[in-house]
Amino acid sequence: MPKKTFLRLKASKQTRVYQGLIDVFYEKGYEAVSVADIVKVCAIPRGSFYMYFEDKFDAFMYILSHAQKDKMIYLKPVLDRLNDRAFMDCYIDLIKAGLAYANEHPKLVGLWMRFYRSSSHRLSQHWRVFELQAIDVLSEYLKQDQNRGHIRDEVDIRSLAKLLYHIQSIDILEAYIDGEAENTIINKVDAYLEIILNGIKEA
Amino acid sequence: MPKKTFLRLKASKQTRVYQGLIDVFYEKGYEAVSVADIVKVCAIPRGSFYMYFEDKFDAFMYILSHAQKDKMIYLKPVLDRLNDRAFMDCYIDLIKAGLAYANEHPKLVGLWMRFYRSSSHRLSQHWRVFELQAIDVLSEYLKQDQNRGHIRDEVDIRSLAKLLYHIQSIDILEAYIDGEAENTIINKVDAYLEIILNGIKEA
Amino acid sequence: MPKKTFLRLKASKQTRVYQGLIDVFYEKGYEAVSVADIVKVCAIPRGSFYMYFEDKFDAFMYILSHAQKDKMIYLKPVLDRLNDRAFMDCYIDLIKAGLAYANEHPKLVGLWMRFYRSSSHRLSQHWRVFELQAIDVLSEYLKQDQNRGHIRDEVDIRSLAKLLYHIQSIDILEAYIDGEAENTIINKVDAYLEIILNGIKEA
Amino acid sequence: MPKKTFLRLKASKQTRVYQGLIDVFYEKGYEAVSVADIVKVCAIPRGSFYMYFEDKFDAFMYILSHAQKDKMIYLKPVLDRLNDRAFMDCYIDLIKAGLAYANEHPKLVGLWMRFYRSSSHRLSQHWRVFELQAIDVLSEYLKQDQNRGHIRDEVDIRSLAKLLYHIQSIDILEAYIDGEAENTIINKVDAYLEIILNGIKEA
DNA sequence: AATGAATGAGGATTCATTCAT
DNA sequence: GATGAATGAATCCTCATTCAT
Repeated sequence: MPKKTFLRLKASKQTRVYQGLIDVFYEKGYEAVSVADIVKVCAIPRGSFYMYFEDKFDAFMYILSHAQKDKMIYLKPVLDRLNDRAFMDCYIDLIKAGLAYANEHPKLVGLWMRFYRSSSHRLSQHWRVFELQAIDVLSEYLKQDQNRGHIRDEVDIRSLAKLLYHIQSIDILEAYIDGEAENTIINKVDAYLEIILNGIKEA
Repeated sequence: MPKKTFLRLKASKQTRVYQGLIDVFYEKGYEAVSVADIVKVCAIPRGSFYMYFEDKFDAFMYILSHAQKDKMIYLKPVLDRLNDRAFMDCYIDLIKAGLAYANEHPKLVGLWMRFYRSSSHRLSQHWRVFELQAIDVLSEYLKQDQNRGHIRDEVDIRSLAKLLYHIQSIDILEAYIDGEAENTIINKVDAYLEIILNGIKEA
Repeated sequence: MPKKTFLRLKASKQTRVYQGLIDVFYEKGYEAVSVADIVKVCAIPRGSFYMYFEDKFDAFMYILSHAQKDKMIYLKPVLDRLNDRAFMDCYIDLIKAGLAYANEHPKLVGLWMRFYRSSSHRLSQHWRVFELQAIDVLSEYLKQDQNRGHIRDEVDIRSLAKLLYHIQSIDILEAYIDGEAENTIINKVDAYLEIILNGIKEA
Repeated sequence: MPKKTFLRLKASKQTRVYQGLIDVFYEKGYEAVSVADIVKVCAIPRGSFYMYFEDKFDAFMYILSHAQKDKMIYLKPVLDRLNDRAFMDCYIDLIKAGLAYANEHPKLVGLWMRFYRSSSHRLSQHWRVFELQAIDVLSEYLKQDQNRGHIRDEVDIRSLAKLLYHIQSIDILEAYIDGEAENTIINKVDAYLEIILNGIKEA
C-alpha cells in the first residue's frame, strides 16, 4: 500500500525505488534499515520517501506483496493442473516451481526469510495472516485428496497442511539460502515426503 | 555469560535483575528494548548494567540460557526413562513436560518465541546453534529407535528429527501462547504423531 | 487579503475553502496547523493554496476579517439606536447581539479566542491593532455619554472602555466557550455592570 | 517539574541553564523556540536537555514556577499587613510591589505575558489553573472586606475579583512592557480604581 | 565497586515553498 | 491558471557507551 504519489510515478522511477528497497532490506535486514539508508540507496530525497510510503513498514510490505504476486506467476501452471491430479503428487513440482522463482529472485527469498523470522510486532501480525491464508489454501487441496481417497480418513488435514507448509518455509528456504544445490534440496523434500506418505512405523 | 561482577552479586539482587530482564524483554521484545528500559525496570544504576553484562545481547542470552537450564529440570525425568522405551512413545510425555514448564514460566515461553522469530543478525546466528544442537539430540534418540527396529529403515532420521522439532517449536508453542487449553494442544500433537507414525497414504 | 486569484474563484469554491479554513484552524489552533493540513481539509491542490493566499498567516487573517464583518451585521441594529440612548443602557443588548452571533458561528468564537490568546509574534501585532480600534470605538460612545451627563466627569473614559472591552473579550467569551447557558452569561454581565455603574463602596 | 537529574546539578550549572531558558524564551517566544535553540543558548549538549527536562513545555513551566515563587517574595510584605487593613486600600501597594519585581526581572514579565497570551493547548490549560487560583485568593480577601462593611453587599465578589485580576494582568503588565513610566502606570491603576470604587453613574 | 551525568550522532517525520508540467 | 511532485533543512527525541566521582 504505497501512497498514490508513488503509483503515479513514471515506471522507471518506480522500478529504481523498488530495486533499491530490495537491495537495502536484503543487505541489512528490516530492523537495521533506517530511512536514511533507504533514501541513499534509492537515490531519492528524504522528503520524497514520505511522499511515496507511509513509513519503513509500508515500504517493506510493498516489496513483499509485489514479490508474492511475482511468485504466483511461477506457481500458476502447477496449480492449474491440480484438478486432474492428486495434490500430493504435485507437491514436489510446487517446490520446484518455487525454486525456479528463487533462482530468478534470490534477494527476495532472503527477504522472505527475514519476514518469516521477524520479531517486529507489526511484522509478525501481518505474517500470521499470510501464513493462515497459505495453510487454508493447502488444506483445501488436501481435503480434495482425502475425499478422493488418496489420503486416509484418520488424517487431520489441517495438521498435514501445517506440516507441509513449515517444511517448505523453514527447511527448504533455509537450505536454498545456505546455497545448497537444487538436487540436494529436492532430495530433502523427498525424504520428508517419504515420511509423511508412508509413516515411520515398521509395518 | 554475564560478567563476574554480576555472578558475585548477592542472590537476591541477581534474582531481581533476572526477573526484571524477563519482564522487560517479554514486554517489548528484544530489538525494542533499550538499555534505558533495562536499568529502569531492574532498578539498577545505568553504569552497573555495563558492569554486569557486556551489552543488551549479553543480557538477553543470559536469561535464555538460564531458562533453558530451568527447562531441562522438567524434561530430565522423562529423558531418564528413555533407554528402556521407544523415543516415539515418550514424545508426547516430553511435550507434556514442556507444557508443565511453560505453565510455571509463561513469560519465558513468550521470550523463546521471540527468539525463534528474531531477525536480528546476532540473534539468529546463536539460534541456529541452539537449533542444531536440539536436532542432534533428537536424531540420536531416533537413531536408537531405528536400530531397535521401531522405525522403518527407509526413514531419514535427520528429516524426522527436524519435523518433530518444528512441530514443537512453532505449532505447539504458538498454541500455548494463544492460550489454548492443554488438552487441545495435546490433541494437536496426537494428530501430528498420527500422521508421522502411520503416514497419510491409504493402505 | 487573499490574492486576486482567490477572489476570482466561483463563490461555491470560495465558501468551501472558507469553511475548510475555519474547520482546520478551529480544530488544531493557528500554530499547529500546517499548509498540508489546510490543503487536505479544503480539498485543494497544494499549489493552489499559494495561488489563493500569501501563506498561513494570510489565510488566517482572511477568515478573521471575514468573521468580523459578519459579526457587525449582528451588532448593526443595536449600534444604530445608540444616538437616541445612553450607551451603557445598550451595553447589555450589545452583549446579547454578540451571543446571538456566537450561537450561529460557534467555531468562529473559538477562533477568536485563539487569536486573542496567541503568542505568535505576527498575530499579536495584528491583534493589538484590532484591540485598539475596538477600544477607540467604545471610547467614542462613552465620551458621548459623559458629555450628556450619564457618566461622572471624574471617570477616565479610556479606562472605562478598556474595562468593558476586557469583560467582553475574556470572561464573556470564555463562559460561552465553556458552554454556559445564555442567561447565566447575562447574569455575569449584569454583575459586572452593577459594579461599574454603582461602584463598590458602601455609600 | 524538571527531572531529578537537573535538581541534582550543581547550583552554578542550574543557574546557567535557568538564565539561558529565560533568555531564549524571552527572545523568541514559546512556540518559536526549538530544543536546538535552547541547547545552544544554555550551552549544554542536546542529550543533556532531555536529562534535565521532559520537553520544551516542562522547561517553560519550570521557569514560570520559579518566577512565580520569586514574585511572592516581593508581594509577601504587603500581604502580611492585609489583616489589619482593607484589601482595596492595599491594592495599589500590591501593584507597586509587582512593579518593583518587574523592574528586577524584566524578561520574566515578558515571559509571563507570553504565557498569558498563549494559544498552545497545553499552556492554556495550565494557565487556567494559575488564573483560577489567583482569582480565588483575591476573592478571599475581598470577601473579608465585604464582611467588614467596606464593600456593598450587592457587589458580586467573584466578578470584582476577576475585574481586578484582569486589570493587573493585561493592562498594567502591558503598559510596563511598553516601557511606560512607573507613575504613569500608577495613574492608570488609580483611574481604574476610581471607577470601581465609586461607579460611573452621576450621583 | 558503584554511580549516574555527559555526549552528540543518529533515529523518524514534517515543513513551507518552488517549479515543471 | 491549475496541479502536485520535489526538496532537504529542521523538527523532536533516543541511543549505547564512557568516565569522573
